[in-house]
Amino acid sequence: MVSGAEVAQRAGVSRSAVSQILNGHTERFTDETVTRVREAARELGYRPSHAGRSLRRGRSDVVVTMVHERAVGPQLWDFVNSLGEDLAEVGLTHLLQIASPSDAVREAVIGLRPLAVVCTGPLPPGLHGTFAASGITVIEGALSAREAMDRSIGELQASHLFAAGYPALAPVRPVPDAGYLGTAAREAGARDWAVRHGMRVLPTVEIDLAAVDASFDSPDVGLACYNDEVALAMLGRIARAGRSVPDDVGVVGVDDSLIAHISAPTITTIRLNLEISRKAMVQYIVGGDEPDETLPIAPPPDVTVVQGESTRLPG
Amino acid sequence: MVSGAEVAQRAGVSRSAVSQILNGHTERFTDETVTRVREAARELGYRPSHAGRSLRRGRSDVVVTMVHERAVGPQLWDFVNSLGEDLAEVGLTHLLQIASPSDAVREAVIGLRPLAVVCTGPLPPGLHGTFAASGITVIEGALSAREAMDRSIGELQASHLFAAGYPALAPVRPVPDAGYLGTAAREAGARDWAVRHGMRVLPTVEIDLAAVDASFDSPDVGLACYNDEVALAMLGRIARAGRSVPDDVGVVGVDDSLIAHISAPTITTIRLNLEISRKAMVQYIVGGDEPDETLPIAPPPDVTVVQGESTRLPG
DNA sequence: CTGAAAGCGCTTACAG
DNA sequence: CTGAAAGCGCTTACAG
Repeated sequence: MVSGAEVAQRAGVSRSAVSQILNGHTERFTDETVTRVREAARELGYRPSHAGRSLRRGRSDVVVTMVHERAVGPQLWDFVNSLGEDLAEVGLTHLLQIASPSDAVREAVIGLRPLAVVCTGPLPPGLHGTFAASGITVIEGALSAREAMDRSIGELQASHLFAAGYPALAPVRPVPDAGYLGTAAREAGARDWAVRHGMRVLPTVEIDLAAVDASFDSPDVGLACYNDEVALAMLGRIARAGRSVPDDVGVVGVDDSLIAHISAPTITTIRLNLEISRKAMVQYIVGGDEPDETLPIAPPPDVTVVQGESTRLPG
Repeated sequence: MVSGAEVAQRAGVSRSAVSQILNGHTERFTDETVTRVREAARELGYRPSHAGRSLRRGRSDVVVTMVHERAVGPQLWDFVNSLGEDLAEVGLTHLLQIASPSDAVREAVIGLRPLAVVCTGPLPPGLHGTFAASGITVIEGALSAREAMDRSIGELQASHLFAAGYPALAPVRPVPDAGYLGTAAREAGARDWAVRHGMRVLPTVEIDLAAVDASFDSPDVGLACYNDEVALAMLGRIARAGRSVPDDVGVVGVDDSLIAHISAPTITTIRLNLEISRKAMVQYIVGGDEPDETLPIAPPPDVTVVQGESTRLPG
């Protein structure tokens, strides 16, 4: 492992000169020295030790995102991808940790002394406190005001189904629900909107994605499905039951995933634009002087309908 | 941030005693001391600094998995999940990095001085050398002998389609292929097997998953699809073209994903058992005394057919 | 314009 | 049975 000392030796300068020059504080050195040091670092393939640096600084440049989802959809994956790019732009390193049921595993991230921890799901109350007490910025329910967004999703599903002329609505949720986030809020959003606008609301359909099940018997209903996978599974049930989409039954999913586009019929779905919350997040992390508060910015949920063949055209 | 020194003070012992006891070397201390130290650590919520520890040890207990896939399927996600659990069992911390096209981002992991880097995809040749030179164990093409496994997948698809009585075979690959790993090897595996056994091999079908396309015109053919998503998309094309599955056309995917099970018809697919290679990997990382070699263990690819409704029953 | 020194938190070989 | 000391690689305030 090549250390700063070796770079210093090769360039014929002191250890501290190397440190300063490589960190961009070149103003106190001659151009010649600066070049020599940079050259030496390049030739040796020097990478400053994260350990040494963060020990000295008391904080590292690592941001850890804890992914709670048991399965990551394209939406979330894109988000996490882009977040990484945004963070890289401001010189931060983005790492993912798969959330485990074990506290020990989760707490291991404290050892890293990350600048911030972003959680895509809920954190046990104790852990949040532990992080905060360690001076780690915590951004919880990271997909920004998750609850509000989930409600908006449900509302938009309901309003689309209403506009498309389905007189009744049934939410569809996956069971067992371990690992699915926001089921309740999406369902409540759809249900409440439908009630407010005089749609008939049928009992929630529960679907076990692991089992193929042919039973389905509710014509002229719009199904507000938890996500595109659930929607696809419902399409299968509906077909097996001999009902037709979108005439007898409308199906709307969530995620604007590949599945929605490649399915036949294609699935009407909800797209979440998470860009705003991402920007807000990076802002907050970088300027994070209130490390013991959760993200105070709740940008307006930005959700839109992507029309597919699984619902009638509105209007 | 609570340090070992604070624990020592609270327990009324020296800094080194804390270190030793918390690392399990309790034999040189009285039970009473051990308990007092552990108590103090617990009360204070002490988490040893990763930076301090790895600085001292010269190596950290972090294993970084670089995920190359532009989209993570359930198969890969499960694998990564389980790998994390396996590593946790031996006291290692598993972190994910989303592979970026930027070398700077990728090389940032060197700063962490990880014990090992696991790559689900190919590494640029330069980077591999850089890692190895830094004494980092590199496990490349992590899904163990990726090439061999991909070939086996293709072969198994072909042999299943053959047994199911389809006289011809056409591979189906997604385009543009950025982000899809192993397309060539799977295709070659299917093609070669088919040729060897006297199946007629049709030109490869290219499908753009982003576009809905109705053209399809090859009855009595078995389609060896790159993965379940591609298979689902082909089902759509076939239905739109008025052909029937599995009578006119057989479709077999790869991944044994949820999609295969919830689709109507359900999709015959290939399941990859990655457990063996995972175990081998952990072994190799833990006992890694040859840090500059790639994983020497190439466990036999373990792939099986999961029969769905999208192909005729074999035999 | 540049270097010597201190100290971040940790572990380990050594001294008592 | 326990503590004092050294040193991992880094950065920064200070001295020249």
